[in-house]
Amino acid sequence: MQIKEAATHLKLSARILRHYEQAGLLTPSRDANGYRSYSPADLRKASRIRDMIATGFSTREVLTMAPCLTDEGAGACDAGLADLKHKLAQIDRLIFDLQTRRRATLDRIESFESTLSYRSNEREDPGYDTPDHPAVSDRLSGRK
Amino acid sequence: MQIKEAATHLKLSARILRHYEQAGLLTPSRDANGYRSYSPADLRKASRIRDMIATGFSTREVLTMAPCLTDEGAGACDAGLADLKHKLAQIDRLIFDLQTRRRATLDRIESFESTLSYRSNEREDPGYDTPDHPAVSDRLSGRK
DNA sequence: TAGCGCATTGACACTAATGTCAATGTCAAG
DNA sequence: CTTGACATTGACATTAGTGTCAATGCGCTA
Repeated sequence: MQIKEAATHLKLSARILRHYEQAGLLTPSRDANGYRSYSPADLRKASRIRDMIATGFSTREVLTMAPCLTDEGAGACDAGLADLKHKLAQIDRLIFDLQTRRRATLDRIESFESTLSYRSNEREDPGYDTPDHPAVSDRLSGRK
Repeated sequence: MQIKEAATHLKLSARILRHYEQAGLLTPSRDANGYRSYSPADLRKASRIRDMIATGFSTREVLTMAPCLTDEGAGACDAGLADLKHKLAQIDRLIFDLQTRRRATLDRIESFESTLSYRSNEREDPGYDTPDHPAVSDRLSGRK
């Protein structure tokens, strides 16, 4: 599949796909005429990369874990057991990080929703300057 | 509280705090000498802003939901809520995906180890399912 | 064969997020 | 009063992510 079709499928620009490739994140094969050829696996990997970027990771960060983003998991299985374990640790860190963000996001959504619900019978400003939800902000500021 | 202390507390630079302010996200009061004075509420809001930025939102996006980020949470939070939920979905996708791949990697490590020496059993992971992952791939490739 | 659409590379541009530096003001302590 | 830490604003630099344009090649189809 050529770049435009791939881009359309992924809902991102061809420019971005080339950018990912230039950053070493993605390596679609080339066919005879030199055109990039995206396999379904490439598409899936690109999708993951896109998600990583959209979630605030830099291409550099994504690059360090790029092998883990392939379908096969820790890609270079032939590279040795030590490598595999190292990559596994990377994946674990990544998941931990994402879960932290996920929890923060969930908390924020919850606080939004509760705010909305008690705002529905708004009448007058309560006016307290006391911490509204200290637990949330504490947890947020303390982690990263 | 002056900017440096606030920055230290939040674990970000004073530059960033001024940047947030310039972007209209944060409006600490000023005292007589013109120095910014950060209230506890300002700190909490800054913390939320920092999390939003770190999760891939731009200051512009954050600006549209800035009112929702205050302790009082006044204003039209609906748009922000939708954005957050979208981001959460992305994160959930990634985590799910990575976890599947993590399990596959664990399995591969285990089989590698048992091939090398039938004596190694240092892992504690309960037997998961699906060493392969067609469902995941399908879901991802079909996704927006 | 001409034309159209898509591909390639490379250059330039713009914005956002940050860092850093400069020139200068404020203030507390020695 | 001088010094040192911290504040202010503003300018400039850097890096990342993207867009866009130019020059050129490939391939299908009228």
